[in-house]
Amino acid sequence: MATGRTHRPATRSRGIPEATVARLPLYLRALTALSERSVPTVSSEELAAAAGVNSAKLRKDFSYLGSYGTRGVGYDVEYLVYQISRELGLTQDWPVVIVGIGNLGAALANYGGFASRGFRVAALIDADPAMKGKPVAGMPVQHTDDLEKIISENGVHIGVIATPAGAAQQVSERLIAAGVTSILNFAPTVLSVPDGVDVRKVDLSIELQILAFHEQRKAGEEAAAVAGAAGDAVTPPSLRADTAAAAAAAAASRKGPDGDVPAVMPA
Amino acid sequence: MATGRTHRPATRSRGIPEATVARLPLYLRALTALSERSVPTVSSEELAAAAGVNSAKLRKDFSYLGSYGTRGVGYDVEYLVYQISRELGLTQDWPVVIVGIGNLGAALANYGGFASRGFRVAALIDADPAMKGKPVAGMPVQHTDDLEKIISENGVHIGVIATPAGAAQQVSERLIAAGVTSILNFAPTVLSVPDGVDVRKVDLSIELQILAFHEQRKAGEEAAAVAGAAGDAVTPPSLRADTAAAAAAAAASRKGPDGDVPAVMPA
DNA sequence: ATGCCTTTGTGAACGCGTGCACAAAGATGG
DNA sequence: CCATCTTTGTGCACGCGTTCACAAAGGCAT
Repeated sequence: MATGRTHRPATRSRGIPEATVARLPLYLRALTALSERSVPTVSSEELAAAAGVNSAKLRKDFSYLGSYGTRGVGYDVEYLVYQISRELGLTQDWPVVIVGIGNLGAALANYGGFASRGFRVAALIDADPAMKGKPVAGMPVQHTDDLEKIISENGVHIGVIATPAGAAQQVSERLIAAGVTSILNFAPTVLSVPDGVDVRKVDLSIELQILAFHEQRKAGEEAAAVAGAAGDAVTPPSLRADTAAAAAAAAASRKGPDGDVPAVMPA
Repeated sequence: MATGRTHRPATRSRGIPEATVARLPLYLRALTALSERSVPTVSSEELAAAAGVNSAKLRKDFSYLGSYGTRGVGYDVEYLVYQISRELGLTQDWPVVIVGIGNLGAALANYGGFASRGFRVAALIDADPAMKGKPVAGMPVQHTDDLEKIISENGVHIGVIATPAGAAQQVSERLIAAGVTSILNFAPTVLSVPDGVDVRKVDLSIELQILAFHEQRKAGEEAAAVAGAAGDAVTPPSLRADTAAAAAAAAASRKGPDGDVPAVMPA
């Protein structure tokens, strides 16, 4: 059917919902594993289980890409691997630069998952002169001064920021000015970027805080359950009347000198 | 597990949508910054800008917590910091363990953002005997054999997995059996866990793949625009009839020996 | 007090994503 | 060639999250 897309979803966003795009790498991973085990075909049910999603959702996701399955049989693993790779743009080589070679930056540089997916670390960049030339992951760290040159010479469009929060915005501006249009940001800051630039954020601290919320909720429920049905069992988290003084004190005690600074700072 | 509802992705308890919970840390960060600058009050508009969200969304989010604002004035920064911290469960100390002290695990151990939020790294655990006792981030690495003891003695409920993909599932099972009920997973695998256990996933490779998708889309649009209105300007990336041979070849070339291995492996 | 101005809190509409349930499509066996 | 069985692809309904728009609430000047 090739072009078969009759209906245009108003938003020229080119079909494929964002939620689906976010799951494609998941499917790809599961499919790659099957491929390595030389499994020829897989049903939506099996693949969905491997990817940890609902099978109906998986089928709907694939339906946005086209009709690649065979009814009564399932999906051809190799073919699907190719189609998803293609859709994600992984059939081409993406040079990326990592800016901020601290603990995290170094870990990213050594991360095997990049190279195996068509991403090539083109350069490691750090602002610390002492880092210049130092080999990390078998590649010499280069100085921020050469950032623009490195970007343009390597045709880099994707940048990874692993600097402290304070430097992130400025780094992003230089990256963008030099031609980068997609940024993966590990610094705990909100980057403000012009239209047309995509930013994805990975924030380790935020993930933990979300877990803490649920953990607290669990603890609260358990306590309530253990305490038995004493009156209003729910005891809603809705705050009791805390004195302003207590609030201020708590806030003050939390106001550490470290602020939000780091993330595994580079230098 | 108290009232362990079978399948309930999120807000099982009263109020506070999951999406809102995910944004609270963002607000907290912005508020902390304001607090350090001794700003007494802030309007929803200002705070929203600092957090990178829509002001209406922010107000609605806060409305789930209660009415902490003053109409015509705004929100009291210190008070709000306290209330959000409280809601997220950050007023108490959360001991966490990090399992898998490779590049990434070490980076996490050194990450300052944890300690500043009430998270305390209680122990670093690795399966490599050679790592045992080796100091990382001023703390000796302990061996996996003692995992259960470490968890129970420290009352740990939150675990961070930074092992290779192959080890993640087993590690998670041991963590859970020992009492952990929340896991932050950096390994590129789908963990299957019992009800009542929360898992959050951070996958570096997936984030890059999503960026690549959008990057490719941009490139395609640009090319189409540059090429002028040649016939069907859209030339949808919707697949042309690729030969199965081509697909198979591409798939095969991708089938590297590294597979999904992972992440910044530990040993 | 009174009226004006600012900003919150929220009712309501809308759009997206999810999951159900089933018809269509193809394989398989007789 | 027909019947049956399996699995895809999708129409539909529902619920969550986002956004708009505005009334209510409080501060402040007069």
